[in-house]
Amino acid sequence: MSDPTKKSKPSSAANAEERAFLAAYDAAAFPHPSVAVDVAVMSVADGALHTLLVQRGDHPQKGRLALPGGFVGVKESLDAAAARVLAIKTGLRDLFLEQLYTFGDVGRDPRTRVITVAYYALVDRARVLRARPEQGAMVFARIDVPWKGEAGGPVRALDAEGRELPLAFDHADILGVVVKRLRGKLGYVPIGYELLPRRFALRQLQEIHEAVLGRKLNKDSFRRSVVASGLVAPTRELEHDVPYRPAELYRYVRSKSR
Amino acid sequence: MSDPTKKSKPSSAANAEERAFLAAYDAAAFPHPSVAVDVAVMSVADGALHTLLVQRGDHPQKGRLALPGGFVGVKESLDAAAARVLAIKTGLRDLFLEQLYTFGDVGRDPRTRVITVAYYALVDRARVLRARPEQGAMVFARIDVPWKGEAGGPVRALDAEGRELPLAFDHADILGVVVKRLRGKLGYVPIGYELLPRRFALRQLQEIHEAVLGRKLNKDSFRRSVVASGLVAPTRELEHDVPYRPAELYRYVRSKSR
DNA sequence: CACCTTATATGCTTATAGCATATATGCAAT
DNA sequence: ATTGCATATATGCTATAAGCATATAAGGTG
Repeated sequence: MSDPTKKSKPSSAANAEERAFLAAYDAAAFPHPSVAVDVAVMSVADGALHTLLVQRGDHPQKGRLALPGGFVGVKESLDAAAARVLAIKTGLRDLFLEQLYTFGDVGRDPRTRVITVAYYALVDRARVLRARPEQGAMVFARIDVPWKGEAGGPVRALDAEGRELPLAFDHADILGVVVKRLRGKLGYVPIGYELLPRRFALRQLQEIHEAVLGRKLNKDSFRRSVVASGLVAPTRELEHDVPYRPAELYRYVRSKSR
Repeated sequence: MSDPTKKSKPSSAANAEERAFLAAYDAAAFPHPSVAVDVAVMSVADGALHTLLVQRGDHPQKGRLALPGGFVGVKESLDAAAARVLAIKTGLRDLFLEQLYTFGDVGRDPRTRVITVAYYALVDRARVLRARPEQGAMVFARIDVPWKGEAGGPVRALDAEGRELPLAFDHADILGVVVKRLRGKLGYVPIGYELLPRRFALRQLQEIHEAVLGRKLNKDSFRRSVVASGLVAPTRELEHDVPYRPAELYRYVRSKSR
């Protein structure tokens, strides 16, 4: 019914160097599918979802931007591979990290058959800005969701000036599935907290929800339902450095004590 | 946060023949992970979820019951592999078939590293009973969900007499994730229709929902919300062969015309 | 034809979301 | 210090949907 991979296409626009690489590549040495993991590190800034991209240092698609990824070791679980790739390519550890979907179309990698298990991670903005990769360089990209209601199709990645960033492989499709998953989860699981620091104002939480869902929410209803859920607790601390009445800060409680 | 694979364990109870097979198995010939697909064919009968199991004809775990599965061809997409396995092992085609989750723990297959992409399919009872496999034999198993609220842990498979059926590998975990997914989806996607024939009474649809969710629903609220959703339409046909007032039959409409 | 069982319709009650309004409060300009 | 601003927080009204009970309809069975 839902086939998030159906729009993936083999990259056809390869330059001369890339074509030479592929011509010399010995695909026959890989008679079985290879397995990789890719991780979409999601955060929210300026009212929009952002992700973290790395520049590919090797062929294929050298120079293009891609989700941090890598091959799965033969004695390494998928979850462990995702955590390792995340740490190496972004320097981030101990994030909320969850499996998303597995992309396995035949032509998605021009070298040979590569099946990738996609993961997504959630981080708060301050932490992602302090992150430093152990290898390579990172780029922050704003996710631009085409307005087709519920999303699910490919999305665009934009740099700070609004220019579109070229994504490798089917990574735009992967980001589309991430957005769809986040929107679905937000309705019944409080993932919003993973995108905020430990203490936050309810307004910040609402902004997170609005950025993920792509629409405005009713302020009072949002406050009431969140507080009534018992999943947040007031801390008696107040915001500071705001030019208006500071709001009380809340924290996330896992054992809803009600 | 949610790790549906964490309870999987390598099968430790192997008989002498199985041990001999594994001792002779040349794991070194497979230096990379292999990729398989497994399909959970779900249906509802007698107020409970059922699945379809096949007896393993080969080692490892020869003789145990398993979800229909097989390896992914190097030029075959994951979706195509799942549909092929489904057709060969059960004779069923053109079902609702959707990717579920990918299980990749290191020890889940005693031979070598096998990563499996799990799918689930939905069929109505009459059709699954007419199905005949092209290879091997099938067994229907009732899914017994331990009462831990939302499920997600491993489940038990029972035969018609209520005896527990031994499942191979981590297939009990896979079925646990299937149940969890179905319960989650039922709230906002009308998958119930995939488990019924084309024309059905609202009571039948409610029984499907109750079997999947594992709890009774309010009859009036269910009827009102389903009819108001615009996703079903009355057909002016009535049930027949029932010893009481026959209900009107409904059909599923994809384009909600309201 | 009486009676059984389930379908279908209607009204009451309760919970919640959306919305509007009123008041509180920290900060900054005057 | 006072006033105004922007936002926080509280309260009440309304529309909507769910839970629940009751009443009536209708086919099958003896």
